[in-house]
Amino acid sequence: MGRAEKKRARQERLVREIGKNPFLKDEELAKKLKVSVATIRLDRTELGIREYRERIRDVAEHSADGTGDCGEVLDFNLFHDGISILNTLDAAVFEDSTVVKGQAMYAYAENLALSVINAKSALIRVANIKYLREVNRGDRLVAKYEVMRVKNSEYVVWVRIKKDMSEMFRAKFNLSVTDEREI
Amino acid sequence: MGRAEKKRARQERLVREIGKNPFLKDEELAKKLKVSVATIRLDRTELGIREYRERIRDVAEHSADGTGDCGEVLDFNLFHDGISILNTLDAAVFEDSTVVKGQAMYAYAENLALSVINAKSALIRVANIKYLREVNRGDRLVAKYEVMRVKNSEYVVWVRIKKDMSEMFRAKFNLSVTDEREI
DNA sequence: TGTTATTTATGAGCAGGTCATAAAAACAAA
DNA sequence: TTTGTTTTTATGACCTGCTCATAAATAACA
Repeated sequence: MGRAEKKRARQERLVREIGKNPFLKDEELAKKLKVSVATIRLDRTELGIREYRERIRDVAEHSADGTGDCGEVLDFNLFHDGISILNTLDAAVFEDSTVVKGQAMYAYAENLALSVINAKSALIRVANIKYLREVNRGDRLVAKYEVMRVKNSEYVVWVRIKKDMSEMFRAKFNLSVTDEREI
Repeated sequence: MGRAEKKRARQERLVREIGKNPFLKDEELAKKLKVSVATIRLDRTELGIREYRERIRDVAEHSADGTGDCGEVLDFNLFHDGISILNTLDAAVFEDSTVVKGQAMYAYAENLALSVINAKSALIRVANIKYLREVNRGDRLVAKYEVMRVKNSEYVVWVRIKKDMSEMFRAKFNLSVTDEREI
């Protein structure tokens, strides 16, 4: 292996390792990849990977924040529909695998459904979920969400998530708004 | 207010504030409660509340671990049913409120459903969710889960969650096992 | 008034970094 | 073999958000 390929291979591995376990410190990564801590830091900055503490905070905010992750919003029409790109890099996965848990997909869908009706807080009455295909950590997903019906403060919102044009996940929520966000 | 009551009141408030938002640093807490940072630190150690970074890590680990929270398991019969007590103290809530998010309830239910069929990893095909009543952070919930049907590796599992005898949440999962855990 | 609980301040030390800089090593091409 | 370039490693100053120990200031109460 030439110098450049070695570097590339290592950086790829770095991404995988941190993707698998964001709770690895530079020192631990250095041991794993058998290079110096300085190299790990260099690689991280080249790859735009944040430091240990910030990664941890991201994961925590993700799970605890009030607003909820709606991904990168490409299109959005309040009370109508929207399109988002979801990055599954820090979604919860099953032990020793890269398979994203249903609960992570559900959380995405719920966040999107709430966002499209501008609900800071809403009671979900019913949720019907269909998992069509296995999602893996790192998959780049496109979510389309749409308000299908409104009656009083009762909404029906659909969320459909695709990867490479093929549908992975579908959800239908019946929501009743209790508290609208000022626009 | 005497000296001791003032202290007690402040410490109670401290617990509430951190409970509501674990992402508060001592400096921010000091401003909120209008005391010095030193006092906050003293209060924290007296109350056994861990420091900012450790709190964040706790939240992150909680959300990122592969196993999933199944609460305190009171009764459990593999492939049949079980009963758990769920502590909602660190469930995700809506902004500025104590209302537990649907996604937190869903995650509990999914974890329970997976545990009862001994599935380290499983594909959920369908989930039907009914939210009957609002759950608040701190509510002590009792969850009963039961395998209703099995055919090949296809399971139907029900999860019902109650608080004080009244039903709060109901879920039905259709799961297909892909990887059984050794017993 | 002094005594005592409570609060605040100060300084050293730690983990896990950033950033800038420099030296060393590895390799490719002349 | 020597030179040039990339890649890796090392070093030191600085940062945040703490802990821990110690001391000083403030306030409550008898």
